[in-house]
Amino acid sequence: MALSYTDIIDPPSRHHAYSRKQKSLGLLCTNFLTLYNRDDIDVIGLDDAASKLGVERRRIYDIVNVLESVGVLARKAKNKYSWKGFASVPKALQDLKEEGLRDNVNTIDRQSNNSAKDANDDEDEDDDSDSNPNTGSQNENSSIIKSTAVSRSDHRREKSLGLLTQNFVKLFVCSNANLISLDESAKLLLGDGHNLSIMRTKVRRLYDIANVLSSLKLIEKTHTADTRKPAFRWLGFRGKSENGSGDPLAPFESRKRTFGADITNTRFKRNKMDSSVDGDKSQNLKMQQIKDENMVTVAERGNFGQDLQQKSGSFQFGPFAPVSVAKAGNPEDNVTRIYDWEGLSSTFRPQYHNQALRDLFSHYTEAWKLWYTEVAGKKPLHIS
DNA sequence: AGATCCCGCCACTAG
DNA sequence: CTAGTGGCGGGATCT
Repeated sequence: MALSYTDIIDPPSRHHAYSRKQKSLGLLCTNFLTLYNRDDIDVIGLDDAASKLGVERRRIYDIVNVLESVGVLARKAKNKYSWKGFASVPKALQDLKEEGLRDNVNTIDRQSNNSAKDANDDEDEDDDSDSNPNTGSQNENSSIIKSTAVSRSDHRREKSLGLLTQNFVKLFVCSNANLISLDESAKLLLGDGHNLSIMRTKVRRLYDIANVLSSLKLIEKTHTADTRKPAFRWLGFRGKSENGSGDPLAPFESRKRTFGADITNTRFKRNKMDSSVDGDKSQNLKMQQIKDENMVTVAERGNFGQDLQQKSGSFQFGPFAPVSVAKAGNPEDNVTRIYDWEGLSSTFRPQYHNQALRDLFSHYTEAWKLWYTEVAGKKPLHIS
């Protein structure tokens, strides 16, 4: 990838054309992080962010939603978010993982082979949370009755960027896949057969998400082994065995690619030819999808049991101890399309190492800060 | 010719 | 009702 583009901030004078990459969500996210990744930051006002970063508020929502999904931010109130920092990412991922696995169990067998795929829908579960202790007496249990329609007015939440982000992350964190192609994700994230239109929209969202996750360095955009289709590679940690690559933070240094460091995505708008506004056309042709919330059995599962047990026991990370427990994994490289979420339903197996993780993670945080301030760009350490 | 994905209209919702 | 949120998808840009 040569950087053919010299977007070395063209001189302010030379007429410049509009450049889409200067306004990408990823860059915006990086700037956002640079701006708020500080100790003395506790609350973040969306208006403030928008004006400081020079973008419309709409864009801030995009970023904030995915950042929240990964634990970097937490919504406080209207127009207000609190900064949690990278330190809470591990915890968030862990939670997602548990949630994902648990949920998965939910879909279990029921392999009622009905007709072949029927479709639909994003699996996912959704909000749970609030388990507040309120009385609740009334006989609990209850089973199924209320599950009726999912709806509950949150039809909207179902398609939110935030939820999609979490499900996307779960894809990696709950399986041993390291690389998932774009369309595979889209398919996994919603059913199999779908209108081209729905699929396209989903993919657009996936790109949005991918951009900010890339900015966080949790994933990286690449291509499948057979170099054909675009795909995402998970860079985040997880008990997952990383194939031998040494320690994760090796890649600091070199490759700096100067970016403008400009905190503002300048304001030119995409020229939009304008005129001919044209009227309208039936806009809502959206179909009401039926939503029968069936569980989607995730692809056949060609897995094999082997669950990656996380290091239980031994904790004692040394000064650095890479997360990878280094377990001789399977020699898989290529496209791993084996999602083996399943076997690991081992319900119990509490994991306490949070403390340790936190410690460990602080190292990353340090490195990250430093790294961010120096290198703003992304610099993939592609494995080729 | 795709693959990416910015932009902002406008439907929903919280207040 | 108004302001805050944020689906959605047209179509400009970038491979």
